[in-house]
Parts: sequence; C-alpha cells; structure tokens
Amino acid sequence: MGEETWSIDDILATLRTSGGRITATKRALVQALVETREHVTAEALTAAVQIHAPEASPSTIYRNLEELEQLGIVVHAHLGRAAAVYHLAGPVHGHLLCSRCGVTLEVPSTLFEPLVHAVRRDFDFDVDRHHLAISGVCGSCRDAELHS
Amino acid sequence: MGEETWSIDDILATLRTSGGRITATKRALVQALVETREHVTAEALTAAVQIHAPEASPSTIYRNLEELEQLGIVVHAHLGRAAAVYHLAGPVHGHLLCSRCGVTLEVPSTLFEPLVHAVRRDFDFDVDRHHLAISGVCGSCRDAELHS
DNA sequence: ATTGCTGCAAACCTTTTGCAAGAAT
DNA sequence: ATTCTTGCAAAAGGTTTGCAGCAAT
Repeated sequence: MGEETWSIDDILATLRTSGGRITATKRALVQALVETREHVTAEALTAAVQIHAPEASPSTIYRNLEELEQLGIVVHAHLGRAAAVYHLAGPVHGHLLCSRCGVTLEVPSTLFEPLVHAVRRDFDFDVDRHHLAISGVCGSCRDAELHS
Repeated sequence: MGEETWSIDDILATLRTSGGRITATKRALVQALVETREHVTAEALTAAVQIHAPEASPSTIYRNLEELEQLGIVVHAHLGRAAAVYHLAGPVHGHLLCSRCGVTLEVPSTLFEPLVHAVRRDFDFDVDRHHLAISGVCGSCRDAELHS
C-alpha cells in the first residue's frame, strides 16, 4: 500500500526496470515531485520542469505522469472541478478541500478507517485510500462567513 | 439538511417565491430531475429536456441547474474526471465510485458520521455531506480481477 | 538500428460567458 | 413595460492525441 518514501534514484531505477527510457524531462519531473512534497497540478509541474528543460511541453508531463502512475509511483486526485493534483504515492492520506478558498488539507487516513471498513462490510466496496477527497468549508472560511 | 422529497410543484413554487420565472425549459428540467431519481449528467438532462423543448440549449441547463442548486433543490458531485452528476437534494448520502466500471453506489451518510465529526474536531473543517465522493473498486470488479 | 519519447498543434470535452432577441411577470 | 431568460456561438480550462522527428537504449 505505497512505499515509505521514494528517492529520485529509486524512481529512475523503477522506470528503467519497467522498460521505460530516462529522459531529461522525466528526470526533472521526478525531481520536482520529490522536492515538492505537496499536491501539485500538472501545470505547476510543467513550470517546475521547464526551469531545467525549457522546451518541455504539458503533453509530455501528462504522459510522464501517467507512466509514473501506472508504476504506482505517483497518484492523482480530483478535488472538485479544478485541475487534478498529483503527488508521490506515500503514506496514505485523505484530502479535505475547502469549497470557499480552495485550500487542501491532508488528513491521516486513520480518520477514514471506520468508513473504509463499514463500506467494505456493507457494500463490498474497496476504498482507494489515495483518492479520498472530501469537500466542505474550512474553519477560516466559516469564521469569515459568520462575521459578514 | 435537505427536504424529505421534492415534488414538481414544490420546486416550481420555490422557484417562483425566490423571484425566478418559470419557463418551459425549467419546467421540463424539474420534471426530468424528479422523474429520474438517479445521478445524471448535464448532458443527459439536456437530452431529457429536449424531448419536451427541442430548442433547449446546454447553457440554459447549466444556468438552471445552478439556480436550483443555489436554492438548495439540487446538488451536484464530481466523481472523477468525467462530467459532474446532478440530482435532487434529498436524504443526504455519500457516493462510492468504482474506478473500474464507473458504477456509482449511494451510501447512507451515517457511514460518514465518524469521519465528519473527527474532521470537525481535529481540523475545524465542516464536511459538505452532499459532496462526499469516495473512489475505489466495487465487489464485482474486484472479483472479476481475481479470476483473470 | 530500433523504437520509445518528444514538441507542436490541433482536437476534445465539459462548462462558462457575451450578446441581442424573446418571454414571463 | 420591465427585466429575467433564452439560444447561439464562441471562449475557456484541462487533458488527450496524431504526427514526424529526435534520442535513449
């Protein structure tokens, strides 16, 4: 259920082993993913990669991300209507997305365990813990609303 | 936290009371929503409305859906990368989306209560119960996978 | 020498928006 | 008469794809 941590070399090795080729774009993408431990959009990753490889195109980023995802290195989540966010598969966690300000909070997956088990028991459904995304209103936005 | 059930007349009355005007498109849309108790895309709703009002355009459907949503009559959820699904606000429930076959299961929101409370307590975050969407793999797809 | 990867540009899909004409009140 | 709504068409935003050339193996 996800490695502890991925190093750049881990990832490149996995990429090679799977038959993929290592390109400058892939290297820069992997580096960006490892360095920013946050949830980033494909657009942000493209920008990061372009610092090192100015010619890199969004389509390549998408293709590389898909390759990494199929290897279990990267996961993505859809948080509402906006662009998907990508991050390294790591310690599993859920996402709380504020529908007012858009902030994303990561919460430990332990919070979801009761739900995960109930859903498996009652609905024979295996929750993908990586894709957990719950929307609502964060404390700051709720407070701001009360004052208006 | 949501009415028990909406009738067509309930909805039209609410629409009128709020200052909105009743048009043929709105009437057909409301009828489609009440009749199909499922989760439908804007595209499907457009098709349903066009049976009665062939000239209705998708943009009008979107605008009407937004109006209905602001009145608390309709809610929508984003289940993955595909089009959003809309349905009448009713007994609150969560969604389980199978990432293999795309089926959507509705589950009672009681399953989410432990999570909702933990998240409020620990993260000061108010979950929007209508938007709960959890992805994973349904029993049929898991079984099919085991046999392959 | 293979053949996987790339950038570019264009296509795609869902949703939003501008606008002038039309319709509900 | 007022002004809310509509249809159309175009735009927008995110993602995917076709293709010919480039590059990693």
